[in-house]
Amino acid sequence: MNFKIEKKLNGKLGRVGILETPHGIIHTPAFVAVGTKATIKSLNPEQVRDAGTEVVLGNTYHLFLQPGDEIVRDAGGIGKFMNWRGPTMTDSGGFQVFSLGAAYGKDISKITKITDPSLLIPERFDDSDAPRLAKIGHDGVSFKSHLDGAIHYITPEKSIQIQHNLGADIIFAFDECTSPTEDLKYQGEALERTHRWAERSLKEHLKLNSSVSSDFPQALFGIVQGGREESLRKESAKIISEINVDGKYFDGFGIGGSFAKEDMSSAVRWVNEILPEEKPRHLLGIGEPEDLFMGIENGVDLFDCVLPTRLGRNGTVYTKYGKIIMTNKKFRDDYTPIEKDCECYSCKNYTRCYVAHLFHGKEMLAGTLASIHNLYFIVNLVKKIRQSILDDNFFEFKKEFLDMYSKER
RNA sequence: GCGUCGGUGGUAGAGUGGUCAAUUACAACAGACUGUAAAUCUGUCGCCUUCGGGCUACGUAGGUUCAAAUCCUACCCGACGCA
Repeated sequence: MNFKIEKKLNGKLGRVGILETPHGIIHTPAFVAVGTKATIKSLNPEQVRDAGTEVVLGNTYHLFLQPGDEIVRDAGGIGKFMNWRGPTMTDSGGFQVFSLGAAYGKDISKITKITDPSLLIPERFDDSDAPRLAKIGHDGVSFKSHLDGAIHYITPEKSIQIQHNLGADIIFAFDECTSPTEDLKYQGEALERTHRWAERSLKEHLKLNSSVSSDFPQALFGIVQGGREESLRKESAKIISEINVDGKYFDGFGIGGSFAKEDMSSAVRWVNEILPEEKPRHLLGIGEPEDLFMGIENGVDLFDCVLPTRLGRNGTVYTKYGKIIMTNKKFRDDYTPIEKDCECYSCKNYTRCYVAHLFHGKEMLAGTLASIHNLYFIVNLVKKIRQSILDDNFFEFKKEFLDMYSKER
């Protein structure tokens, strides 16, 4: 993997770059399509590519359970397995520590609303007997499979071994994504654990890389945590960027964990001011339009997010005036495309009333057409932002877009 | 013509004296979703409401009862059986 910064955003941390991987280049900043189980839900690779996507992200935990990492390895790696000819990444399973752990069965998101009083009170007291599918142990996490209930103990070493079998171009260290409801004490403990796991991930990664002779070894990103706490975020950025095994460091960085919408920008800035400038940074699991501007301005090179496809499947689509819900009554006789002037396949060929009809009829194509549009919308928004930096009009473009984006609803 | 069974909210279909404005499902309407436990989930769903409650409702019209979607009578409609 090779990363080159082409241009910087004046007075800010933002930059435009080129990330070279064994399976092709990524123009950064870039949006990574999420394909957890080696498929971008409801889309085939041609549709993903035609939406402008350059890179896709699979998931360690899910592919380990099904079909098994060795199957993927023997199929030729995740890219070949899923017929995606471009760059690939895999997440380490660290997010499932949260989604199947603290968040399991609860209405908790990694993005918390700071004004939500129920979340300001740490819920840790009476939490021990709450059902969880992920339990954190000393040197790893015990997962109870959501598929068959079998217990799997995932250590940093195990996660890296799985990811080497999956064979993505860029992989992530095994971390603990903490819940925004955790108190400061717990966040500190979890952070220390994530740092220990980071070093062990790197060590295992280097060991596995040294045993194969490749001109293009897999790249490993370390993950910064620290929740919403400034001191923890800064400490984490420093430690993760300094971790090395025999002088070998992480190839790039993920910024993970939970945020409050209101102070996500400062959290990202704290971290990116410390991380080494010459290495790529990936803001994990973030991807609303406002967040993309925020992240890019503050030095993020890569984003991934389930929203374009999940919202699409669930009937919500992006437009330049904001999100709209396709099943709303007013679209039943709307003969215009999802978005006027949109160049995506869905908008060039179908009307809102047709897409609304598909959703009402629970037709599979509904989710596909909406996902195509949403993925195109987000991927191309990032491309436009990239271009605006190259054209020296990032701030004008940002204002213009965001002013218009809040008009609907 | 006689007999039997049945007519419940947009639909299907529970309920067979009070705990029924009426289980449930679907439809409808609105909303949520940020490293995917998710083609998922939540709310509303007779009318009015100062959210305490009030009013009108289970084919139609009467009746019995403190109380009826539930019991009785007549009528209307439907299905089936016998003529």
